[in-house]
Amino acid sequence: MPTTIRDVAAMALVSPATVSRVLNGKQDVGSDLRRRVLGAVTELGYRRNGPARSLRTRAAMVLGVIISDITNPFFTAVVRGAEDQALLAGYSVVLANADEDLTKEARYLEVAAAEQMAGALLSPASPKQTSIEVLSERGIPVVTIDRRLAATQVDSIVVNNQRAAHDAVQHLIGQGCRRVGLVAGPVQTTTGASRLAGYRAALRDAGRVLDPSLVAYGNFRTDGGYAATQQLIRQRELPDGLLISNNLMTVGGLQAIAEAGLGIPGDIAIVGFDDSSWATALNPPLTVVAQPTYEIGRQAAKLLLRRIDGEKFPPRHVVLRAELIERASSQRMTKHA
Amino acid sequence: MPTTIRDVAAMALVSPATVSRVLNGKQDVGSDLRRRVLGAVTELGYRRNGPARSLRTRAAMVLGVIISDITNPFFTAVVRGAEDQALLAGYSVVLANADEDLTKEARYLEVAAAEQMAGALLSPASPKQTSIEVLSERGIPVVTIDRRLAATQVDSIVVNNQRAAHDAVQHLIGQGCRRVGLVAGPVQTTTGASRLAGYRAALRDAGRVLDPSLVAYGNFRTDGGYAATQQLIRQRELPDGLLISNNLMTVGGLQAIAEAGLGIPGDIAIVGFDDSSWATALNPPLTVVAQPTYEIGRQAAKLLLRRIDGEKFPPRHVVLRAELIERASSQRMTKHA
DNA sequence: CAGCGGTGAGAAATCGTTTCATAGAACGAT
DNA sequence: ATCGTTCTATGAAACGATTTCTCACCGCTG
Repeated sequence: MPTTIRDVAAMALVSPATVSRVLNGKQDVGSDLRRRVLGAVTELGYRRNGPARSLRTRAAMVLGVIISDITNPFFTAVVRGAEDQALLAGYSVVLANADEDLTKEARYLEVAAAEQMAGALLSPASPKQTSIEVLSERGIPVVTIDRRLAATQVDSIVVNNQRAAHDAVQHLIGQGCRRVGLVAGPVQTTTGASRLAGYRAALRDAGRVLDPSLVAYGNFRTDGGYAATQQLIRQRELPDGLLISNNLMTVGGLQAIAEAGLGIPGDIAIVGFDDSSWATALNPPLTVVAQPTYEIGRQAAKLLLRRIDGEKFPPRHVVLRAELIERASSQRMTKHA
Repeated sequence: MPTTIRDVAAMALVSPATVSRVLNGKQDVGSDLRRRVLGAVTELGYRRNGPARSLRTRAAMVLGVIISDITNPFFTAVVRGAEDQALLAGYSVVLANADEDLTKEARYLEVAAAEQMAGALLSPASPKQTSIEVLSERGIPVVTIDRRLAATQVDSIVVNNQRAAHDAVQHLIGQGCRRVGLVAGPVQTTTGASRLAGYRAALRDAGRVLDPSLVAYGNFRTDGGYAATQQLIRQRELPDGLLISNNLMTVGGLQAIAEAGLGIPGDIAIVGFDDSSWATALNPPLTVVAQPTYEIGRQAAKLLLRRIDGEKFPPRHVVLRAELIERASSQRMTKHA
C-alpha cells in the first residue's frame, strides 16, 4: 500500500527509470524533469523500498558491526567512532552482539551476508575459529577491530597491546613494585595473548624472573576478573602490583581486592586496561592503559568504506597507540620524594 | 553468482516453489522430496537471499532496537534481554544508536521502515517530538522501552520511576538526611519527569518543604551529572543527601563530590540510579535504585513478537518494579545503633 | 545536406523469493 | 465407473527498484 516508484513516476509524468535516476543522481536528468520528480517525491512522501533496492543492487547501504560484548563500554565507544564516519558517507550502522560466542557470531555473520550488507566490522571471538567466509565469498569486505584474524589478508585496526602492557608493567616496576602480577585475558584472543607477551617482556627487560604464580587467567568479563584476582591474592606471597587486562575484569579485580581488605595502592598498586568514565570516580582514581576507542572505530569504518568503494590495496593492519594514564591507584612514590 | 533457489531446485529436480515451501515449513511436502531438497541445500551451501525474501514478504526477520545512548550500560543490558528473546523466536536483532538526538532517531526509524524490519524497540528521545509514524503507517509495530510516548496507543515497558525515586528519597531521609537533593534528568523524558515527581512526593510525604535550590538538572550524561552536582554543592547550604537520576550522571556526580573533598556518606549520602558492575567496586560501594534491565528487554521483545504475529489487544503498558539496593554510600546510621 | 557523436528519456529485463491458482494423482464414496 | 475430495507439486505472476538497451532528437562538422 505504501507509495512506489511507479506512483511517483505517474504523478511526475515520467518513467520509473527517470525517477530512479534522479534519486540516485547517476545520470544527468533535465532540470525541469528533475524538479517535477522531486516535487512528486516530497508530495507523496515517497521512500525507497530498501529490500527491493538491495535485491537489485546486491548490496544494502548498511554497515554491520559485530562486536563481542555489547555490555563492554570499550566496544560501544568504538562503535560511536565507526558510526559517525559511516553516517557521513551515507551508510547506516547496525550492531549485533556476538557475546564472545562463536555460534552467535557465525549467526550474525550469516545475517550480514543474507541481508547483503555493504561491509562489516568485526571483533572476532577467535583468530582461528572465526570464519568470515560467508562474507568474503560474496565479496563483502570485513575489517576486524581490536583483534585480528589468523588469515592476515583481512584488514585490521588494533592497538599495540604488547607495547601498552609493557609500558604499564614498567610503570609499576618504576613505582617500586617487587612482585608484579597479571590478570590475563583469554590467550586465544590476540589481545589477550599480546598483553601477556608485553607483561613478560617488561619483566624480562627489568631483569626479573617470570613467576607463573603471578599470572591468572580470566575471560574478559567481570566474574573472570574477580576469580583471577582472588586466586592471585590468596597466595602466600601476594603481588604488590597488578595489571588487569581489560576493563570488565578490572571491576571484578577491584572488588576482590576490596573484599580482601587490601589497600590501593599501599598494599597493591593497580593498573587497568581501557579508560572509562568511572575510572576517575573511583577512590583512588584508577591508572589505566587508555585505548583510542573512538579513533579505532573511525579508522576502521574509513578503511571499510574504501574497500566497499572497490579500492584495491594490500591488506592493511593499522596499529594505534594506547596510552598510559597515571592516576593514584598506581602511585606509590610521591612525585616530590 | 551465489547459488539461488533455482539452483537448488534444479539439483533436487523439483520446482523452486517446492524448495521454498520446504525451507519455510509451510505446507506439506512429501518426505522423499523434502529430503532431496534439504540434501541439495546443504550440498550447494545455499542461503536464502534476505532482500529478495523481504521484498516478497514485506518484512525481514529482523527486529530493530533503537536506543538513545549506546554507551549507557543500562540500555545495553536491556538489549541483552531483548536479544535472547528474539533469537528464541528466530529473529535477529540489530541495534542503532540514536544518541538522544531527534534527527538521528528519525533517521534510524526510517532505516527500520526502509529495511522493512518486522518490528522495533525504541527508547524515544522525546515523548512528543519523537514520531513513529514512518513505522506505524507501514504496519510495523513498536514497543517503547524505559520511556513512553505521548501517544498512549503504543505499547511500553517501563519501571515505576516515581515509586523508585520515592523509595530512594525516603531511604535517605530515614538515614537522617536533612537536606536531600536531586540531580534530575531532562524533564522532557518521561523517566526524568517521573523521578523528579517521586522525589517531590517523598519530601512532601515526610513533611519537608520543597527547596528548588536542591534540584539541579542534567542531561543524563556524565558531564551533565558533574555540572549539576557541582551546582548543588557549591551553594552555601549543601545537601547532605543526594539522589542522582541515572547511572552516567552518577559517575559525574561522584567525581564532582570527590573533587570538592566531600566525604561519602559522611558529608553527603548518595543514591544512584541503575546498578552497574562497578557500583560495588567503588569505595564506599554505591547504593542504587536497580532496574530489572534484562527483564525490561525480555518483556519488550515478547510483547513486540506478539504484535508481529498479528495479535490484537489493547495497548499494554507494563510497569516493572525497580528495587533499592542499600550499600554503604548511603548508610549513615550504623545498623545496630 | 548527410552523417555523426552525444544526450535525455523510456521500455523492458532483471534481481531471488514467495504464493496464488491450478494440474494431476490417489483415494474413497456414491 | 464417475465424481468429489484431498494431497502434492508446479508454473507463473508478483514484490519494487535498478539498469541495460534502445531510440529519438539535437547540434555540429565536413
